[in-house]
Amino acid sequence: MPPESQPRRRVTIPDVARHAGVGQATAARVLGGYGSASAATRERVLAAAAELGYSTNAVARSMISGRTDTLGVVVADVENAYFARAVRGIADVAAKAGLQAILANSDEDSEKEKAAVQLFIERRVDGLVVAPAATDDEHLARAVSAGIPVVLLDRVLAGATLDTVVVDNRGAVKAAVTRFTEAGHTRIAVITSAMPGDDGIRLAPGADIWTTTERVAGYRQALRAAGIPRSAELIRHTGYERGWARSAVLELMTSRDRPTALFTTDNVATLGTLDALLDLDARIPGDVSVIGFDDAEWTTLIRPRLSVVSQPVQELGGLAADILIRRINGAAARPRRHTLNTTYIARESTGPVPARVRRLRAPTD
Amino acid sequence: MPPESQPRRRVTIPDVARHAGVGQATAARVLGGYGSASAATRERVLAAAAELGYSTNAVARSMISGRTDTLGVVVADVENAYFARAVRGIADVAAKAGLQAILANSDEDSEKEKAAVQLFIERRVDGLVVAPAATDDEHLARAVSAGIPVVLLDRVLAGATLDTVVVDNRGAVKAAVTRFTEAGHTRIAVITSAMPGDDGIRLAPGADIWTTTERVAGYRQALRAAGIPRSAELIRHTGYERGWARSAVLELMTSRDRPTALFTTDNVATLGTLDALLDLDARIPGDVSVIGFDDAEWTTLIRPRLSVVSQPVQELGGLAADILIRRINGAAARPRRHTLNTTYIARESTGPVPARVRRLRAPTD
DNA sequence: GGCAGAATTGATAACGTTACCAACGCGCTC
DNA sequence: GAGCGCGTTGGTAACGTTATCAATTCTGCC
Repeated sequence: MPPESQPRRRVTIPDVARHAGVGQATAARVLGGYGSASAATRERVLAAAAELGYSTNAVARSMISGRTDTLGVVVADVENAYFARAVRGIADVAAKAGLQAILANSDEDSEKEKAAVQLFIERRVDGLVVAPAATDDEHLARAVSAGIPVVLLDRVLAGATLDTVVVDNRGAVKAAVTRFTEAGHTRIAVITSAMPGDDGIRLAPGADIWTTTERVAGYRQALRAAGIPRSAELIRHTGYERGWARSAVLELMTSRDRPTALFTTDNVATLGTLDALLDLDARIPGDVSVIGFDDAEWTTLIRPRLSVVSQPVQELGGLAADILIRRINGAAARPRRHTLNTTYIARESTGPVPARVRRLRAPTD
Repeated sequence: MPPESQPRRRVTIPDVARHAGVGQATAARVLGGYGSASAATRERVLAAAAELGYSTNAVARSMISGRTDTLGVVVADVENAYFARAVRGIADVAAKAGLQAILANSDEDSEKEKAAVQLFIERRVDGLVVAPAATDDEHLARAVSAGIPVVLLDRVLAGATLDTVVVDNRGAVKAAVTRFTEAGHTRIAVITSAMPGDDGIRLAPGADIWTTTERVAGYRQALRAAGIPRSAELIRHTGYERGWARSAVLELMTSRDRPTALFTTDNVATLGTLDALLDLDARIPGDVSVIGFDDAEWTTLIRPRLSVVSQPVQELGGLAADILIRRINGAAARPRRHTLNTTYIARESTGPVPARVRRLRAPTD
């Protein structure tokens, strides 16, 4: 066949109607699956449609129905396993309801997020799932007032009255870090990709992620509960690159009075931290205990296996989509926060405080 | 504010025009950014639009322009790191051109794939990136003849004249497996999530993935080149679950005359294989050498670090999107296959044939 | 055999934008 | 001073579907 046929006009309902010898409205009813039609005409129309190769134009349908059967999804980065799983959860539930998901990556940049949301509004998506990087909800409020329901995923947005699907980050981290303190650790550090410190340090511009803030708060509560002075807090926020976390941990672990336990608050921080510990030839948990947030496919592949706080990521996404779809279908209940449970998975990366805190050295080469 | 305002009609161009005291066509030109308008009227219209909170209706625009500024993307599973990275590559390039990506997961099920493609056609996406699970291209041909360009990703589809972005799977695997044979290995197995064996075994129904077939072919070529008889081929196709690969390897490695080298053809197979080797307490590369296809974020975290064939995944996605966008903009060149280079990354999971092939036992507990 | 009521049918008006074209006013040239 | 050209403007016809409503045909029942 020739590479390209002539750019012939697309087959439309009037074409089918004419070919089938019925009125447009009748053909439309048959093809659109609404209203009524006799078996005979239905057959005629369907035959004509098949013969002509008719295919619905969903754009025109959306034009008048006002629905696009589409969800907008804004996450930081699909490449991050956490978001990939969440997106999968969203897409699955959406697909089951006949909706498809349009994806946008914000890279934790609130400007990108706002631009994406604006585009989604213009596209007239039926609903929006957002893991907000922005700290205000102006753009989301705009969506809502345009009749597009919004569900927040992974992160609470202060001041916004929106359905939100999260886990109890603070409690989960508090519980995990308490395992450190109960094992006698007092020098406990937290490695996080981003958070708005009291000190105002912000390596990732505009990074003010609720999730991280909560996790750090949980860490602080655990220390306080254990009577560890605030001055002994060890918090490193590093930014969204594995290499940055590695550098931070390298520096942290070679310092005097280094920590004997590390808690990492996310995928990226965990990877970078383990990079550093491997570089330092640190024994886990002999030299240092480690707990990570969010289980990953490789955590049982490393030795020792990594203890983690596990969250039901796909379920989080699925629930978000579920709530959203309910709203789209008119559910009017007051927006509320849905908190799913995390699980602590004890593996072998945690242990007691080492008898002697061995000095670690950065690799010389 | 009240949870929901009245469902007021949306602000349209006529509204803005009336409010600004100009004709509809004029307002439309200003808001649509086409045609000409004097600075004064432009300002008036923009002011009116801002005051009324006007926002373009992209659906109506698509209706007449025929473009939706949207790409359809069909992959097996975004949760798989490979596809997640590819999707990211696609979305980035698309975003730069003002397009957004709609995502669909096929789960390697050609029916799901076809349904998704059909939906995309109805949605009038401007283009389609597909990692085909199906073995025919009827549904894709339909898209093309509907004026929607299609680019294949990761997999060649026999008989289809479509742009295709892949790596040289056969060559890459042949080279990698040759490292095994050159090191003296003769019992070399390949673990793969799916492939259409001559034997007709198919654990994953309908799985006829080009990529896998090619990789297995590369394996065979390497064996043949090394003079290893065909009878000594050890091929295990397991299906798309990590646990299945684990079981297969458990069985394989505890059999008499077990292999001393393993090549895994994909993410999932690699994970399951390592699970099994860990369960068996196998020393790598002391008992068995391993090479995986596709580098993952954790391959340097395990000990020994895993040697892999690495492919430029994000670049593959980006190139696919790039080609697609060119086609959308009218490029008429003959469709062709674009082959990107892989790299072999030598790490420590490969070694010589063990002097004595130690018998491995399945864990008793 | 006739009539009410239901089922079927078709013409036509939306939906909100862009495309097209004619009309207007202004400055400039010959 | 008349005419030409160009930038600006507004009316109106698309785009392809669904919604509305009246007209028509069929069905069952007395």
